[in-house]
This record gives sequence, structure tokens and C-alpha cells, in this order.
Amino acid sequence: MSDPVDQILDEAASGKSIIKNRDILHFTYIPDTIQHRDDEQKQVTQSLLPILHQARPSNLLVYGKPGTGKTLVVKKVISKIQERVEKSKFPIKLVYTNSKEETTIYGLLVSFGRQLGLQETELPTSGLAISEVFKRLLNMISKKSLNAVFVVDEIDHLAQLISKNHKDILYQLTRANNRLEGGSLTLIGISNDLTFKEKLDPRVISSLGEEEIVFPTYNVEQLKKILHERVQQAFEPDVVEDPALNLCAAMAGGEHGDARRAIDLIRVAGEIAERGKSSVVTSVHVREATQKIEENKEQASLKSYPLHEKLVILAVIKATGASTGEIYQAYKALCKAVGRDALTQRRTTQMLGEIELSGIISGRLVHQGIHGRTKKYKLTISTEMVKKTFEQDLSLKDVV
DNA sequence: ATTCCACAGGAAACAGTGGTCC
DNA sequence: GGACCACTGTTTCCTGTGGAAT
Repeated sequence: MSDPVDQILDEAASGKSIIKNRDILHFTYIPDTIQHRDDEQKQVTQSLLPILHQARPSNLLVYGKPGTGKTLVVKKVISKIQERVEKSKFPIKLVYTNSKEETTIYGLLVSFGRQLGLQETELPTSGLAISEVFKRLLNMISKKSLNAVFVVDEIDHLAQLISKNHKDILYQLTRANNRLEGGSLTLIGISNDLTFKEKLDPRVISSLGEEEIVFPTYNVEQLKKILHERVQQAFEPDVVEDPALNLCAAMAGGEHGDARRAIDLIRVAGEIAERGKSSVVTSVHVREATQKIEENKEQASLKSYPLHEKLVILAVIKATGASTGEIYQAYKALCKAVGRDALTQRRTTQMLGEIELSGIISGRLVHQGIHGRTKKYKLTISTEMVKKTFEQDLSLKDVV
């Protein structure tokens, strides 16, 4: 018997794989052309054209569901503009940040600052007032007469942060040009949520949405073409069966035309087929892939919860279909069992709400007349999955 | 028609941490 | 070293809710 590790390594080295280029099976892999997005590419380019003529373009808002290629298009246009203006020595600075990757407004501004070239000593990662951070950013732009273009991906998330902290940072960003002595600042917002503007200050809406571009979702036919192209480049010839490809497109098409999801599906299906030593990818593999992606998502999300949230989830299992009050009693008992102080009922309600948002549990508001109003929760995923995941947590081992 | 229950969930306050600035 | 700041997680306080019971 050969060594099991060697066996796998030998097989991989011999090039037996049905996948010949894995990189292509990632959404962010940018092909030369972004398919079915010609119109949008033209629109974005038109909007940013003034930069070429050394003028400040209008602030721009880009909308579209996840996986519609918004960010890819914006990044492509920007990098092309950058190529051209580099030659003309026009001092333009493009800065990209995803607000979801920053948990605070402070972090977001610091990320902008770093990309503008502000060092740790000039802009520390904490300790300053937000207004001070903002001032330092503007000083930098003024001093170097930069024409800065800030791209804020998932700007709806930023809008949410702002509504929590009551800071009008977006307003200040959109009106920064009035405060600048040299240089300029342009804001490009990218959003998944078409309705996020409703949460904003009307003054911000008017200056931020000077121009708007909407990315329509892909239809199943378009998804098929996108998949087909990637499959041709990524897999060996005739490996992916047509029904498998069609199923991927149909499934992703059913979920708001998400190309990211479609490409993910075919990648995971390919990996499953390969591990099963199959020479073709069939629709069975695609179905398995759907399930696997779903399970991975659930497990990752379960693992990421802090202890008290995990205890609340366990309490929902113990008191299944029960009201908040009963769940709270079960939770208190669990806390006692693991030797922790229980949090208040108010906090527990809040945690239940947060967990519900992630889709692991679902709640239903019930009016029971004189018995008051309550919310009844139940688990939406399998109990076994939760138990299996939580068993790995040492502090929970005894109560699972 | 009124009362009452068992909470939901918003708002504000607070404590603690980790930092800067002068 | 003290004033100040951002931020997170939590508690405290409070108002609102809709239908059964009275």
C-alpha cells in the first residue's frame, strides 16, 4: 500500500485533474471583457470622463444586486483611466474601500488615509476625534493638490453605520470640495440595496446621487453564457455536462441572477466530481454542491457566534417552538450549567433578533390575548448540525 | 368598552478598553 | 497624568401592542 498522502500528491502532480485552471473559477477573475455589461461599462466611463479633461466628475451612485459585476466594472474603468492619466502626469488618486470590511467609520476613514499615503504617525488607527481624522484627510488632498476619487463599495452598509452613530460623515464627504483649497474629491458609491437612500439625509442624496447607474440582474441565458465561457477555460474539454451547466445557471438565476453564485456552484461541483474520481461533472454533483455550500455557510456562521449567542441557540433547541420567556428560562439554566452569569432578558431578545437575521432561527409574533404578546422561535437548520458544531466548543461540550 | 398580560423593541446611559494629545 | 475620543457590549427605563377576559 502506498502512503495516502503520496497517493493524492502523485495524482495531482500527474495532472489527472479535470480542472485545468482553478483561478478562472473565481468570480473576481476578470476576463478581458465583462460579459453582458457593455452598456454599463460605457455609462460608468462616460460619468468618469471629466477626469481625463482634468475636471472633477459628478459624484456617482452604482446600484445592482450582488454578483451583477458592479464592482468589477467600476474597478476596470478606473484602472483604465488611471493608465491614461499616469501618462499625462495629472495627479489623480483612486482609493477603494469596502465598508463591510470596516466595522467603524473611523476605520473606513483611516483606510482612505492610508491609501492616500498618510502614515501611522500622521494618522493613528485610533484615539482621534472623527472630525480630526477627516481634517487630516482633506489637508493631505489640499497639500498635494490630489484629485481623489473615493470608491465606497457597499455604501448602504456605511449608511447604516452612520444612522447608528448620528455622524454626518457622508454629508461632509459629498461637500468636501467646498473646504478644499487645492485638489478635489469625488465619491463613487456602490450599493446592493436600491432603497438605502431612504435612510439618508436628503442633503446627502442630492449631492451623492448626481449621477446614478443601475446594473440589471443577469437572466438565465446570460448566466449560461458566462458559465460556458469560464467552463471552457477552466475545465478539460467535455468535462462539464450540459444539464449540469444549465442547472447551475437556473439555480443562480432563481436567486436574483447572481453570477458569483453560479460560478461558485460550478467550481464546488467540479471539486466534488474530482474527489469522487468522476471524469465528468453532472447535475448530481451540482445538487451536492448546493447542499455543501449551504452547510458550510451554516457551520461557519454557527462557529462565529460568541458564547452567549451559542447558549441562546441551544436554549431555542431545548425549548423548541417556545416563547421568548421560556427560551430565557432555558438559557438561564444553561448559563448555570456552564458556570456563567446570565445576561438580561432585554439583551437576550436582542440576541434572538440578531440570530434570526442570519437565518439560523425563525421567529413568529404571537398574540395570546390576555396572555400577552410574545415571539415564538424555532430552529431552521438541523439540530444535529448545531450539536455537531457546538460539540467542538470545549465550554459547551457538557450541555450539548 | 375597558382592562390586562407578556412581552417587543427603541432610546439612552453606562462601563470598560484602548488609544491620542498636550 | 489627565482630558478627551471612538467603540463595543450591556443594562435600565420606557412605551406600545392586540386580542382574550371581564
